[in-house]
Amino acid sequence: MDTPEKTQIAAPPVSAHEDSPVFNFIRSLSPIKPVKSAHIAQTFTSLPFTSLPSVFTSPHANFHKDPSFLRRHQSLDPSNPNRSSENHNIVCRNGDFTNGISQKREISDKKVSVEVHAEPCKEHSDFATEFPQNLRHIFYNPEGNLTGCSADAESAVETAGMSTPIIPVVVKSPEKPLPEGEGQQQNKEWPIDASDLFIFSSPNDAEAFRELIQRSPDFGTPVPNFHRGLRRRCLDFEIAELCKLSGDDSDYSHMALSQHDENTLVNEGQLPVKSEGDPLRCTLPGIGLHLNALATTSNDYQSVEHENLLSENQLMNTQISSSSLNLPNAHQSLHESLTSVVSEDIGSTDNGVLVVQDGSQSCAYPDGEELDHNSPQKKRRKAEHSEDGACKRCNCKKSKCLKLYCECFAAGVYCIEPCSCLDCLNKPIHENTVLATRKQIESRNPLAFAPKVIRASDSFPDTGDDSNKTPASARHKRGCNCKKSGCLKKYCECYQGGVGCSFNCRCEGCKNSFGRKDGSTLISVEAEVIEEGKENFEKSMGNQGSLEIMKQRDPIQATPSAYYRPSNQNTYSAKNEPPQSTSFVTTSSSSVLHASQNQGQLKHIALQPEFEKHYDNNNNNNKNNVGGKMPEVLRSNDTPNTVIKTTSPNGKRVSSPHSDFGSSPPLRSGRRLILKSIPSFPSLTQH
DNA sequence: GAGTTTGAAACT
DNA sequence: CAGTTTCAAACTC
Ligand SMILES: [Zn+2]
Ligand SMILES: [Zn+2]
Ligand SMILES: [Zn+2]
Ligand SMILES: [Zn+2]
Ligand SMILES: [Zn+2]
Ligand SMILES: [Zn+2]
Repeated sequence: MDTPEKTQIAAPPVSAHEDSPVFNFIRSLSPIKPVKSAHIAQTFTSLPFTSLPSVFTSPHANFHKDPSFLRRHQSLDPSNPNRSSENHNIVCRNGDFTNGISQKREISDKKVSVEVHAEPCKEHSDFATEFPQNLRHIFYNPEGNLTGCSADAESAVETAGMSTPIIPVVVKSPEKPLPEGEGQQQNKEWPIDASDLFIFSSPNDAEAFRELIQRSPDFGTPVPNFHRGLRRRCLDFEIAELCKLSGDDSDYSHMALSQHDENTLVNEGQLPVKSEGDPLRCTLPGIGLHLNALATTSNDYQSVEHENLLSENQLMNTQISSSSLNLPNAHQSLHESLTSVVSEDIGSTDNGVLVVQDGSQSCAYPDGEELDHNSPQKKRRKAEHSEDGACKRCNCKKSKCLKLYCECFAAGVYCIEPCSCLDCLNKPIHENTVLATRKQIESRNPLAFAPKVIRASDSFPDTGDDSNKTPASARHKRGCNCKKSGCLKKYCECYQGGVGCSFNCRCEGCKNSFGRKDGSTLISVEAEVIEEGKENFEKSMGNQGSLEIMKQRDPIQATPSAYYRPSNQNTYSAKNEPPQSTSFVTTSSSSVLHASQNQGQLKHIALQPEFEKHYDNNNNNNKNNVGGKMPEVLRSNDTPNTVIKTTSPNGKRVSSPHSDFGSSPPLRSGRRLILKSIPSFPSLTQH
């Protein structure tokens, strides 16, 4: 029990994946993806990245698989300026950043990649500019988070993750079935489970990919502004973690960064998300884990293939994590912190990764094991904020942090210093054990590591389908079973997650302030309820949210697409705001159609409807941020294709007969969350 | 900080 | 799949 063994892990996957329909599916998709990916990469990513130093190399590796890609990238490079500028412009629009535009151009010209970023990063504007699209996404994320648009962050993440991951995936799959599948090495790494990725991905991924693909190009969301503000101690941690993750994923590189650079960027983006925590303390810890692992792995395995796969996975994780992090309140501060952090990170670009790690170390991983990989460097401040130092996370005494009882493990992150666990095996050193255990658990319950809360996007008016209209259509993936808490305390996962109870819940005497399972929560009512709930949350939550957030990363494994979820508002950083949906929300949008059709089912996640509310509540600024962030992200992505996709044939149910999980224990047989896919965000946009 | 309550996760 | 046990967080004091 305690120690899961590799054997288990080994069993699953790879071969199966190849054979699996999913694979086929993916393959079929691949052609398409490549194209888009190519565009993305070339257009956005590749350009900037190309310029990237050696660091970026890894990313290239992914692309390398297809020589053509590389070529394109390179060729594009020259064009970069132009395109980049275009992209930038777009971005700017979204972001409204004037600065970004001008700078962007510079960047494009220079093609400076990470390095540039690093320096410029200091300044938000630079940052934004630097990362045109790819970066954008990344930055974006942060901003989104910051903004309070956790969603944005998520979306950003998604986009980033999607685009990158997708591409690589696609490419790989066709070319290479899954050599790594076995991934002995992969196994080592948490994220690594490339096999998992494929597996899960396939079904879900399809959707995700599609979305990503579509989005990626569209992405324009921008919101550089947000970045500026970001910065926080916590962020540092997050960033570090993120960086690691991202770094691992070479795939993301397409985004623009190569390993290191990417990492940095990614981190940045992610961080923001995490930043939520800034108040937070250590929400990040979670991030570190998987992410760290990934990073580590990546380092270890630079072999392109593995890396790619891994990276994808990792990326996913990272993204997820970041998204999961949600920042509730700290939008502004986060922004600032993030920004600064990011910039800093970037600055150290070379070290970027390292830096990141450092950050994580500070808070997250004292062990430094992970950190070790890269570096040494600056630790930055991480602590700064930790304010209390609170980064505490789990307190496990008997589970060795290898069971879902452990929040860290459940969140997909390694335990770090702040954890008070005993005999903890959830550390980078025991990566193999961790991964093996994780696989086992996943084998039992594919959704075990998926985000607990899925946001349906009712926000989309278009969709309309939502049966639930609940304001926040988000709901717990499995529903709660509360008997005594009335779903009014954190004991209730629905409540804790800031979502109302749904028909999936078996609660008794449900009084969930976010919405009762009846659906009674009418909109108006909801608002009130929510408010109340939030208040309570705030009081109760104070700080939590860290791990939960982390959990989001799960999606990565399970579903790439899902990952994106923005975390949303949920987490509240400190007590400031009520988290709507706390931690675990995942939002996915929807693009599941294809996937679903094919097989994919996925979970979907929706966007958060409540963003606006949150924003409002949280920040006055929201409007600006929100508009910019959310909308852009969502919009860009969603609007165009997403919506349609989302719609999916039936409506969206994701669950398919086989569905991914065949038997998903967690899901109730009957009800599964089908997550309807919702279109990606329709509208929040600022526009 | 210790002790209680709670409901998920794990186990049978 | 249900019932029971285990577990660690949430809560209370
Ligand atoms: Zn633990
Ligand atoms: Zn822990
Ligand atoms: Zn631990
Ligand atoms: Zn409940
Ligand atoms: Zn519930
Ligand atoms: Zn309930």
